[in-house]
Amino acid sequence: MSMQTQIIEAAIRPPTRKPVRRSQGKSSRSGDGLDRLGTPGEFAAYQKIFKAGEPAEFLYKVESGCVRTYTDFDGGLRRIHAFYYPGEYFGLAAGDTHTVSADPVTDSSVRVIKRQSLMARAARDIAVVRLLLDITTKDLQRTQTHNLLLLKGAQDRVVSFLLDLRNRKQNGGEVCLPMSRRDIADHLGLTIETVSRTFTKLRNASAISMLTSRRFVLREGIAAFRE
Amino acid sequence: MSMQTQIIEAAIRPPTRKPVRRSQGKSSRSGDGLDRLGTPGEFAAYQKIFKAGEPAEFLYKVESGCVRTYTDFDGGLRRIHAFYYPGEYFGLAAGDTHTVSADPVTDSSVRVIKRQSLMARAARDIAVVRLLLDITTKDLQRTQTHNLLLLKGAQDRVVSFLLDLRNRKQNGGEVCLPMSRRDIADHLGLTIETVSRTFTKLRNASAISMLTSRRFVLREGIAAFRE
DNA sequence: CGTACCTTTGAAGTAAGTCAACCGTCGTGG
DNA sequence: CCACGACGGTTGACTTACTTCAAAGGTACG
Repeated sequence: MSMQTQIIEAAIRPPTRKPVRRSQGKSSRSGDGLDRLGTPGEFAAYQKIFKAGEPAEFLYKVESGCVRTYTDFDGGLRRIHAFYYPGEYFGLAAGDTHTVSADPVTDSSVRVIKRQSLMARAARDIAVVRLLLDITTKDLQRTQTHNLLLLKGAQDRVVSFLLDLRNRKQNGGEVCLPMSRRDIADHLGLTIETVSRTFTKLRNASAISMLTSRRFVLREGIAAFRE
Repeated sequence: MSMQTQIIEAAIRPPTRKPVRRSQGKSSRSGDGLDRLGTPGEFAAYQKIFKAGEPAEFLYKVESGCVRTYTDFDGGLRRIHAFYYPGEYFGLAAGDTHTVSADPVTDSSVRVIKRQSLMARAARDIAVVRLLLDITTKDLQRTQTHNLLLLKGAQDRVVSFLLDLRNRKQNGGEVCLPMSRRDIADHLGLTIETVSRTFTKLRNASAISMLTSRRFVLREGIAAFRE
């Protein structure tokens, strides 16, 4: 009960900024039918959105920023399952309770949609059913792809990560990493040292340029650097 | 088109036995509501059920045997995403086309259910929606768990694999491996040599008994051998 | 301007991969 | 019936890629 309240408060009453309730224009990006649903909320970096074990009441959609889902282990070990960027959904990959935790790596706007109302909608609109399945399926396919990645070498993992980032965040020629080396390492199953060394190696091989430690330019032919 | 026909033929006309088409009664409340749906079929070991790139027309349910889903790479490399045992569903983890291939590791009975009819059903029965979501979600969670596994040591991977097998196939005290060492290795992201060595190490440590190379007994406390 | 955190770099250690040979089992055919 | 060959599994010696431990830049923020 209090747990639930906590979630709702976190969603409805963001602590960092006023919960500016923007008037919604019409479906801006994809027009997936859920654009006008739910409550917009602001989350500060690293402010928990939900934790593993909590009841899964909501579906979330990133409006701006970047959200990570992860599992904590004893010994301070943390594995990051996925990063979600604007336009992408998360929080549906659970039965009744969340199996992972979620928080943003930068200040983020996140739309919060009640699962209950989604199911009600799904009952009378087959398109919503399809959308829910699509969201889950997409997440599953990403997880499978990630799985394959974890079996490859360090350079392959890092390059694929950068390429994926470029494909999902259309930022022109430049790729900005919203997350730390630790986050990348925890996502790719490497150490921060190996990630750092791999970046250096890629730069020396002219596969990338590093404007700062968080802003890269990917050169043509970088895909060939997947071992 | 011919590809599609090929699938249907594989599904409807099993080569090993007669495709006995049982009359379909109404959905009985016996299990998950899909028990009586679809067409039963028999597949010989390694006979393709579907291949990556083919249109995803069906949902499948294992009745007996064991089915694997996998991705082939150039160079003869193969990664096995999952094994499915009796009572479990597969083939839904796709949009319009399959992203993985599937075939049985032993002769298997598989129930074949048209996705189209499932969606139709879902439109008038919210319980079916929930079931479809549950199937996909369960697959996703297994994939996530598997992901975490791939980041651990070899011994941990092998032990977790055995424990998972015991939990899913209630075979009494004994665990039978329907698949080869290569399949296990391709699933766990190891080499067959490492898998073999790990089994030997576990046997020497009295964590398991090996009746044959395919039939094990897990000792109490084997869970502690996860590093 | 200093402190704290993030990132990079270096040197040494280790787990798993690779290459190669051997063993056991099963099925076939002389 | 035994001999053979094929295949799956086991074991050994060596190599390699990544980790671990350690320390030194960079950068941002009070």
